[in-house]
Amino acid sequence: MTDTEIKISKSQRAYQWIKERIFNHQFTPGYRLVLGTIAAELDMSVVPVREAIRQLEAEGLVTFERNVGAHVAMLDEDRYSASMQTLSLMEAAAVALAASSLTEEDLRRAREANERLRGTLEPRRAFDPHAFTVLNQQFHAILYRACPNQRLVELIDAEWARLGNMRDSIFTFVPERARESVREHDELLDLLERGAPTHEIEHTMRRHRAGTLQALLSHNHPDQPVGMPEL
Amino acid sequence: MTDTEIKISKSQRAYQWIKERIFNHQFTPGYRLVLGTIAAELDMSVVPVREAIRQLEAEGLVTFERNVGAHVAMLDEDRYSASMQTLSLMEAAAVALAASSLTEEDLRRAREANERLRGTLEPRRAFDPHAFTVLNQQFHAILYRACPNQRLVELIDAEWARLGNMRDSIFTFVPERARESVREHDELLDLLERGAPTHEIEHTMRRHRAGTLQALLSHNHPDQPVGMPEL
DNA sequence: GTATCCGAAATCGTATACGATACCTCCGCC
DNA sequence: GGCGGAGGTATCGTATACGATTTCGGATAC
Repeated sequence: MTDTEIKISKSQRAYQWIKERIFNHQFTPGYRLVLGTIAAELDMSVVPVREAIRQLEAEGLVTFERNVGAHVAMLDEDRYSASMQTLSLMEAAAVALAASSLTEEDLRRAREANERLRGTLEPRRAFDPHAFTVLNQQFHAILYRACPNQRLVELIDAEWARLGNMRDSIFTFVPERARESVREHDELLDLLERGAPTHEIEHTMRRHRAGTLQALLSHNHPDQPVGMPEL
Repeated sequence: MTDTEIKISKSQRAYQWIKERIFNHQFTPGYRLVLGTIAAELDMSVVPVREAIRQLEAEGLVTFERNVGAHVAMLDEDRYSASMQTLSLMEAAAVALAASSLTEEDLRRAREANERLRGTLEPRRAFDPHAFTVLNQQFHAILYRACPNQRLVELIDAEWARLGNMRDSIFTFVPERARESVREHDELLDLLERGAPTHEIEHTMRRHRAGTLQALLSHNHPDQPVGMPEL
């Protein structure tokens, strides 16, 4: 028989189900999660759903207020840029640590991902910020996931998940910045290919992300000075 | 009436209660958390206790296995050093970012904390690794908590909590390293006081933590090369 | 027309109950 | 004496039930 399948608890199922909807943007930031409704939908009682929501709360994906209920988390501008800055710092370190373990294959896939990114910039089609964001995330993931420090990778993944869902990604890239971003990716790949020293790689990564952050902020608030520590 | 007190949910109470015991080392890594027992102890049913444990699981402080139960989390050597390295990288960045916002008062308190650390090294008393670890954490906390990026501070706090409890802190400091550590703290404080450039601060922090990590590892496994990216 | 209060409905919070699963002990077999 | 299987016990997983709290709509006063 096919009992290789591991039995999964209802609370786990609820957890995954909700998380999936959040990532899908079916449940957008601020959306109210009603325990009873979700329980009915999944054909279970509220108890496992509550557990699932507690987990999601601990991960920062939802907020939960006593006697009020759960909502998909939202980040205000400040928290957003703090999160972004944190992500950038971690990622820069991760890529630097990954540098020596990157294989030919990793680099090839990264180049390829960057070419797909460049593809979205074709002047003949309208710039699609969402597609760009997804591909951009893929490009970055190829590099930082090669980092031998798995804990660091976990934290980066978690943080990126938060960011991806807390805000409409539409604000993340203005077309001009996107173009520059792709060029910077090339530059980074060149460094990695020729085995540049780790500090140079980390420095380049930070500059790259600082640029993105800057563009994002100045697009919304043309003032506000948020930076990255100069390496 | 004194109804300024906010009513706290039972699951929150359970959460805090368990967490407290873990931090106290009353519940040491590997300790089994039996839902019914905890519920009885806290005079509540198992439902809120389960929720609390799910939250703690999401934070990485306990592990929870279907139909088996919950245990206080343990980290093996590899995960431990990965976590430590991650913490170090984040903290170095945080202190660098904090540099410009540190007040006189912060620095004074940091000096004071370091003097208390030095006190534990008095040759006439036996070295107490646990006391040293606690004071050391306080010293570091003063500096990184001043970082304006609150998200980064949160992550560092969480990571430090994990580390503090996943292993017996007795292995964290051998006396020789402790002595060197205190000296490096002084050096760091000097840099901060004279407003050294952020990259120098970050560099110094990384070296400091890399040294600690190195000492720890070579104390257990005299081989294994784990480093920090050179800045 | 707006503000305020009251009551009903929706929803949350947790206790209790009970089936399901894993673990442990003891017995019989080899 | 050691090993495997049966039954009992401890514990987990979740449904159901019900009191507590919030929210919302409507009625009343100004």
